[in-house]
Amino acid sequence: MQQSIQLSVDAVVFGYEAGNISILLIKRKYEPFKGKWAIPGGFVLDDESLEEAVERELKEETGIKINYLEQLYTFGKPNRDPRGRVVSIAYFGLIRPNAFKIYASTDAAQVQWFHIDELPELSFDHKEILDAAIKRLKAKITYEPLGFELLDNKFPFSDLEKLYSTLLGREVDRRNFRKKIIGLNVLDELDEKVSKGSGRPANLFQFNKKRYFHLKKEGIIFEI
Amino acid sequence: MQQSIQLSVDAVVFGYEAGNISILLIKRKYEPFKGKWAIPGGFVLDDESLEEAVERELKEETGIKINYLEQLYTFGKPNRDPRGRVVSIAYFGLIRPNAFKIYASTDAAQVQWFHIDELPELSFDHKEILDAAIKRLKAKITYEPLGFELLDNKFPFSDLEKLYSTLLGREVDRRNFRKKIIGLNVLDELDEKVSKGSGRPANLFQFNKKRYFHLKKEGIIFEI
DNA sequence: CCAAAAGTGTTTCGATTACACCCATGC
DNA sequence: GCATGGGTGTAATCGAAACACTTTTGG
Repeated sequence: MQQSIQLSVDAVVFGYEAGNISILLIKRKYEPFKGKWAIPGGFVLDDESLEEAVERELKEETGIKINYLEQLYTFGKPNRDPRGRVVSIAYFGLIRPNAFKIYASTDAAQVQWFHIDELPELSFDHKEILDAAIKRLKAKITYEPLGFELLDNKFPFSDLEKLYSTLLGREVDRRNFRKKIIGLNVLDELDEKVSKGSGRPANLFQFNKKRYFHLKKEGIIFEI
Repeated sequence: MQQSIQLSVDAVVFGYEAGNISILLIKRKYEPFKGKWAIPGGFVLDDESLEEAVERELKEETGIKINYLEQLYTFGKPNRDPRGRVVSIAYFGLIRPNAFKIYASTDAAQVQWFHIDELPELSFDHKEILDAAIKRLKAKITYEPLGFELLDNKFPFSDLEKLYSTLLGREVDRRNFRKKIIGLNVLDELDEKVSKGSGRPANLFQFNKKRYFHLKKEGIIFEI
């Protein structure tokens, strides 16, 4: 049994900021698809775990270190890579774009956030991977609390609300949403206010980590 | 970039019959773990897709051809296989145990259905894979219609009900369950009855394939 | 006629939805 | 004082849950 299959990992990284969902892409420095945009990723080394591989590649290619990464799906069609048989394990991650400075390095000629509705043409079968990731992300918010990974440590309630309405692609009722979230008991209200220039200043909240991760594990069903 | 990682696929196959959930295991013919039980699976060939690989291995090792297979998760810890670095893509499948005759062949010394509560010790990290599969199966029935793959073509309503109560591990209200399922419009009622020896004979139903797969794709939320 | 499983409706309860006005601040 | 975003409660509606008796057959 001698195989010549190579193994890679790829990461779809979602960022959220001020009502915009974006995705982190790199411009490829080498063939194949030189000069084209792609999801960050690369080959797995013999002695590292898959998670270590994604984290390393992300760091190398884009400069970010991500806190939330989840395995998405494994793509393995025989001809998905022109270099030969490459099977790729795709991950998806969430991050606050402003939490890290992105910079191109090995393998990447350039790194850039793209708005989810303005994506360039992608290399390999990365469009397919990305579509799967978007689908998963949208499904996730209906059965898990989400936000900790995407919002600042302290945030006004309206940020969370806008995050959800953006991800859901529709308006949410402000009062009902607040009731629901407060009822989940994942937020701690702080004795701090913030003003956005005009209007009444908002109370700041932060996620109660313990309760948050507990709920994630339980897989709370949670309709907005 | 020269890797020496090998790629395999494994399949957790669930069977259901008369109120019992069982899992298909093989007894390994060769080292490592010779003589121990394991999930069927094996190495991916260079020119076949991952799905083709699982189907082939299942056929070779157990004799079954499965209609419903879904990718579960990819396991890739560096030391999960004593032979070296092997990354395995796990699938899970559903089947009616009586639909196929199982028989051992290549790589397998024996093939057997095990009741889900009476599993033997397993090789490699297969216990972990199995646990993930069980978790997924139990989650699935709450957001997808399920049953087509596990029940006979024609079945009395009580079979579906028993399937659900078994998978959920609790009683379901007969009237409410029936209302719910009928409301989904996935069943066609036949003009045929079947008697189970005693009691009133039951009407037979069958799944309306078109509607069933439509609902699956939509990902209906469906609380029992 | 008795045992055994199938079939069937209504009421109760809780959760989701819809909806509008006052509050605190900056300019 | 006015423009801007923040904060709050109640009534109506819908879906889920609870619940028990009648029907059909075999023995």
